[in-house]
Amino acid sequence: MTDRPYHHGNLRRALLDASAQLVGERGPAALSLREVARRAGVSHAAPAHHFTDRRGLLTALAAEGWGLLAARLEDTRAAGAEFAELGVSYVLFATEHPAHFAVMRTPGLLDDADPDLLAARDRANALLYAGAGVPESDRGLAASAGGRGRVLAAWSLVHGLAVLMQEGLVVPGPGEDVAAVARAVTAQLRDA
Amino acid sequence: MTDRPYHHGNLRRALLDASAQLVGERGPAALSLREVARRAGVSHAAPAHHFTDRRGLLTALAAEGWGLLAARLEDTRAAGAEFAELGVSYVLFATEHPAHFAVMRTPGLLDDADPDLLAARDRANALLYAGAGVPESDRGLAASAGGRGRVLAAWSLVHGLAVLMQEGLVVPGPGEDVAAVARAVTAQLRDA
DNA sequence: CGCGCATCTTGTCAGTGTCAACATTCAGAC
DNA sequence: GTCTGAATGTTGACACTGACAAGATGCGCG
Repeated sequence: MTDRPYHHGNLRRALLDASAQLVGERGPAALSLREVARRAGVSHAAPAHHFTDRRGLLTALAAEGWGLLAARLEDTRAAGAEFAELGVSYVLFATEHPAHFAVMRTPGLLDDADPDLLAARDRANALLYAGAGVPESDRGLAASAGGRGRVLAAWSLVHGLAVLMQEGLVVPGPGEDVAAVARAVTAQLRDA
Repeated sequence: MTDRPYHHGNLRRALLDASAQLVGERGPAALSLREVARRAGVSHAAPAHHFTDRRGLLTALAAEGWGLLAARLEDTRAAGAEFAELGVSYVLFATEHPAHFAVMRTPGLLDDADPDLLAARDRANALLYAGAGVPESDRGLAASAGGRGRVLAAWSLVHGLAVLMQEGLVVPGPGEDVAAVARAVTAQLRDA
């Protein structure tokens, strides 16, 4: 019997932090509820009361990631930066929060219908579209028409670069940093 | 006792096929050696003799995917298509072989030092660079210099689009097919 | 023929996710 | 102040998984 109180106080936060750390070490697929519980110093079934599932825990982590990304994009937009800098922020977010970013793009492990996840994702997406100056009415599905082609290309570009960097298929050269690579790549877009 | 012969004859292939199917249904993370063995009609430990590990099986599947992609790129190049069509082929490959493509980009589950995987990956990458007309001497790491910025942008673009489509974040609009979306997006690149 | 080796099976072990039943603490109604 | 229900955390159990060891089977080559 330890002298630890029966109630943790902020277990949900502690579990999310431990999860992010564990994902950073071994990847989203290797996240284990029991290991997370162990690191938070609680019993193996405690996480279920906050996240029901392994899937629920990963979904909460992904939602948190989308929220962090949205906040980042809001900051650069508030700083008066132009559209291309949003892409740079996107790539920077991915390299600064690799665990969250990794979980955000493992749809097979997530509950795609979770309201919190959807809300956070929509918030970040809306910022990207708004930053590109695409009116709400023009955000339909047809990629070839209107402003969506441009936004889709830009999003694909920065998403692809972020993914390639996280997967280690692309690394900054000597004397280069992530932002420089991101700027060099976004400069290749037609409108820039 | 069934009348099935003790030796399967082509178990390795059968295991790869069953794996691709299973990955297509439940994603790479949920691939189970025992389930694969069950579908191939062999005992639960049989896969270990061909792939040693779960990691080994996924690595073999990824290598096969890179080989398929390289073959696809070679075909479109042999057809005399220009560079942008390589990107379209990249996206088409991803949508036509979703299971292989999914495994190819889950580095946490793969053995990144596997010679077969590296060879297949290099072969596909070489085709992309050659298609862009970048000389071998100019394929260094510095993204901002020389031809690599263009290739990196193009690769990021099509990779990002393929990923976004596979993850369901982007779908072709009504009356659109994947190739049309891919062409609309690649057209946004500066050189096209 | 027989012998070595690749192939496949069976049995076992620790670790995991999930569920059910129970213990402890909190917060509000009276 | 006390009672009571809900939230939070624990313990125990079950089926499933990956991995390993030991043995069975059959192929190929001397």
